[in-house]
Amino acid sequence: MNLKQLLDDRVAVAMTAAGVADAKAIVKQAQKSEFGHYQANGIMGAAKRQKSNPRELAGKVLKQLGDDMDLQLEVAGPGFINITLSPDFLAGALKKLQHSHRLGIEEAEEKVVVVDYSAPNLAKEMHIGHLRSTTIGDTAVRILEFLGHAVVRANHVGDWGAQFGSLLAYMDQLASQGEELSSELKDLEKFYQSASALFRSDEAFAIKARSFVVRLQGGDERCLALWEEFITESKRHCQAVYDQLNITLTANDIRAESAYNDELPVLVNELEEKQLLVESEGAKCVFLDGFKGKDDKPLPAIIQKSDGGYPYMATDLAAVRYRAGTLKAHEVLYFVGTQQQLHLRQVFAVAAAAGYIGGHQRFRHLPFGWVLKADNTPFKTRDGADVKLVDVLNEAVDRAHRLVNEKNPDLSLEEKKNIAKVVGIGAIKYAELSKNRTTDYIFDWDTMLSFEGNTAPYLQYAYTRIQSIFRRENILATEIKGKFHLTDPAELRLAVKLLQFSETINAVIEDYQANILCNYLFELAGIFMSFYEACPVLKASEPHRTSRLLLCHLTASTLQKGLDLLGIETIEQM
RNA sequence: GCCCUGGUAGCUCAGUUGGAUAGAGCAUCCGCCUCCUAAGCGGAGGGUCACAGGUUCGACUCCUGUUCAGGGCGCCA
Repeated sequence: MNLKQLLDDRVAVAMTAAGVADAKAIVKQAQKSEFGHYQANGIMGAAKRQKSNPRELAGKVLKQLGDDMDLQLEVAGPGFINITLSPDFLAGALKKLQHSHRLGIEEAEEKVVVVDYSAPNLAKEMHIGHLRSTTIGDTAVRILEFLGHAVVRANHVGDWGAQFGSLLAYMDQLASQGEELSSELKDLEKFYQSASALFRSDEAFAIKARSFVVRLQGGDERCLALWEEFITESKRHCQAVYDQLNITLTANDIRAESAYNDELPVLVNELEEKQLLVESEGAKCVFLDGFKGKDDKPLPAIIQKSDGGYPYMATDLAAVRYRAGTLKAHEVLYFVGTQQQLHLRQVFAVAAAAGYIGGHQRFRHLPFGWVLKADNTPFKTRDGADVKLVDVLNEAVDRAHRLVNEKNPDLSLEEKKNIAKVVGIGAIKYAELSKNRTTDYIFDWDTMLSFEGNTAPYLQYAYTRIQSIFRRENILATEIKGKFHLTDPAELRLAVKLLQFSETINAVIEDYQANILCNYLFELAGIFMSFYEACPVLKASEPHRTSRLLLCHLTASTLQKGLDLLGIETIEQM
């Protein structure tokens, strides 16, 4: 059930019947409640095209729509049609929703969708900047799976390249000094910083570090063993963060850069055979039209460097080849920062030229900006003094714990701990997901860890209020029998909003903008809060009591499902 | 120099193929707990939608120019 689509279709049919060619109804949710529930904006444009009076045309369309018991229609302003749904219609539609088990969201035709997200660099610990890709990508995954698609999570972690030279050399040095590596690696961030400091200050160490890169790439056993140990530990760090953050990624979803190592020479051969490769300044490059660098010179995609090494262009191409060819993806989504835009455009273009991407296969970059420090500079581990993701998560849980102590001191420690976890983590994820910005934003503890207003705790709180109603009289929400009976304006507003979950999900997946879902849930919760104040539930007389219980139950289900799609949990009380 | 983003209330941000009087949250101010959880509800103030033109019945939205900010532009990822 998609109200917007339903109305759009009906108005479009009426417009055609009224003599409009190529009728577009352009039905949208009404901007103000006085305009009804929906408004059709397409009449004015149509009138303009056929050079007629818009209000007259709107009148004709209205006549075609006929006397509908369900819809109250009126021509307004310069030629809008305002649509108000009747209480009976809303009650009937809610009844269907209640029994759909999918809250009105239909299953889509299954497609294979690869979602490339999170992708931390294993040389360092995850920091606050990884939150965007990780949370937004995971939401996309959850929604796509809910819609019935076959989703392949692709965690393209960085586990190869020059930066591992100093890490391995440092490990080697510590080991030869008899240090216990496993304890040294507990704080990856410190380890990375110590290694890079040494690299900068100690020339002998730097030489050794560079030699370790060569040895690693040459398959030297000692190096590989150290590398394995480091990578294993780093993956453990990542997984701990994912688990705490309630992210669905697991070890099985990692397909690291190094996984493509063996395919890189093959890739070069294939591009050579297709006569795409050109040697330029010793490097093997692909030049394509439409890519210009400084001074209007053609911009190469460097596939193999002059020293024989492979830049990330090669690995990313190999990944495209794998995803399109082996995984047979219909759609591949890259949740990667905006600074990679040109790079990814090049990757996709070269892959298309090489025939790796079929005509029906769609590769999309969903970009976002930096997370900045208060001084407007990006978080960079090299500089030290940045915010580790684990620290942010722990701080969030701590703050939430203090708050729940204050608000609900009688709960058991166990309950308080769980609430603190769910609320704290939820707040962080929501703070990230509720933004649409492709531009940068400045990280601020208090904004990100706010528990008031448009935040996850607000939504979770609305949910607990509903559960509290059921708990008070031991009502089993799933067993409530009866009909929706809508009279109060607050009930009607809530009904309409509940029915708009499906069209919201449709809007979200167009560009995978989680903030649209956040916004919907915030409005739903807000409307529920008003309803809660205005309409007593347990003390109401029948048939209102049953109807309100049903509304509460449907609201709780929608909030819970919506939050679940955002990767945010609910609790029974807080 | 060229290309891509973006500039909306004091702050953080919405604004759905161009629609009606530009909306939230935070902060500020004023009300509301003998009543299902006040992490809440109701209300108030707060705007030259960066600037200037243009397109049209109508522009925060589309076009052009200016300006400011961020990112990118051959062997880091």
